[in-house]
Amino acid sequence: MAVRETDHSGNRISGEETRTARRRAVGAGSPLGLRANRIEAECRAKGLRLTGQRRLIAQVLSEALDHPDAFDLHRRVAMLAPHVSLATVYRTMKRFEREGIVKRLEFRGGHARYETAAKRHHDHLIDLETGQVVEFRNAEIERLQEAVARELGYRLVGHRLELYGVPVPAKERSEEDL
Amino acid sequence: MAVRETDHSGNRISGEETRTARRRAVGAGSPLGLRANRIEAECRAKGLRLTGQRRLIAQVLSEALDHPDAFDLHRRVAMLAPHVSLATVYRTMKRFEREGIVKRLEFRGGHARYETAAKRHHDHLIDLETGQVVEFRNAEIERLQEAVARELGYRLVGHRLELYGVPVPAKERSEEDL
DNA sequence: ATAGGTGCAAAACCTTTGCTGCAGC
DNA sequence: GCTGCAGCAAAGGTTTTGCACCTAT
Repeated sequence: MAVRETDHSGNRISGEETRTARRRAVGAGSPLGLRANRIEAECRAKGLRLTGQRRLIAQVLSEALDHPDAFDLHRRVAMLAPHVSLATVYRTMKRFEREGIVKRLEFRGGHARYETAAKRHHDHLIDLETGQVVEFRNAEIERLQEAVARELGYRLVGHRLELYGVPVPAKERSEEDL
Repeated sequence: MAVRETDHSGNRISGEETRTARRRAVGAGSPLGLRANRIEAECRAKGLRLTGQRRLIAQVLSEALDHPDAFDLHRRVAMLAPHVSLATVYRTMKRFEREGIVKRLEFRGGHARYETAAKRHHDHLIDLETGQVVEFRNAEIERLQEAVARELGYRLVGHRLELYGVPVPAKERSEEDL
């Protein structure tokens, strides 16, 4: 899954391919045989019917290294089973989201993208040059969000935090005169 | 403008009407005579033509206590000048956004909403029960965002932070056993 | 058997755009 | 008068939905 947990500070969780253009391919290591995955287990646990389409969509999303949108998912699924419709992808994502199996993301640009909900909570930094999305965690920010909501008289039930940045070339990183 | 800067901690900036349903009306204190406003001044400063439509849209947005979407703006403007088209509202918002005169917001639910850019930077807390949007500032969160981006090798050029909360009844606020 | 899922195509929804005429500067 | 802006309607892209058929349980 290429989940790099490398940063010494514990902020960086993962990187991924770009998403700017619609040019990704299905992960090469995905034979037609359906492997069990966490999403299938969750379907069973929540009483969702385990249809062939759902199995495929679950597998494709489980194996995704990026944050695909419905169109991406459909394209990848269609490589395994061409008859699956885009409507089914949308319906499945909606259902999965309602069951807490996937998370719907809405970065700038309008259309929704999805990720499995099983991972630990994290937020996203979007590389504006490549479209790459980097996941990160920051406990202090989380704490402050709770505090802000409480001060305003609310109980925090959700949040959305996205950072948009441009990469700093390595040579500039030491000079702090930016 | 009902910008309440009340909270002792400095977090709360303003409150507004609900937006869940499309049932707002134009601010009652807006006679047909066009008052000068900051947006008009900015138009002049940036060489934008000051058409009647832009004047109206600028006025309506200046006087808005909430964060209206294009449809809202159009409805409010149409009460003053029924011939103004929705396309003009969209084009004007796009142009104003490009000039840094307005900010485009995209909360959950898809469609864009707008606010004047002249205010100091702030983020938003959305009341999930009423749809009310509360603006707040938190310098510490801002600092941490910068730090996270830097650690990941990026220069932060923008961010989006939205908190979603449900109001805590006053009587419960003292009990911290939530 | 039956409730629920799927495919297809059409609609809904928000937003943009082509074109023609008009108005601000 | 030129250029940019407006109105209208049509197209754009994403997501949802009506309906008939199918299938997992």
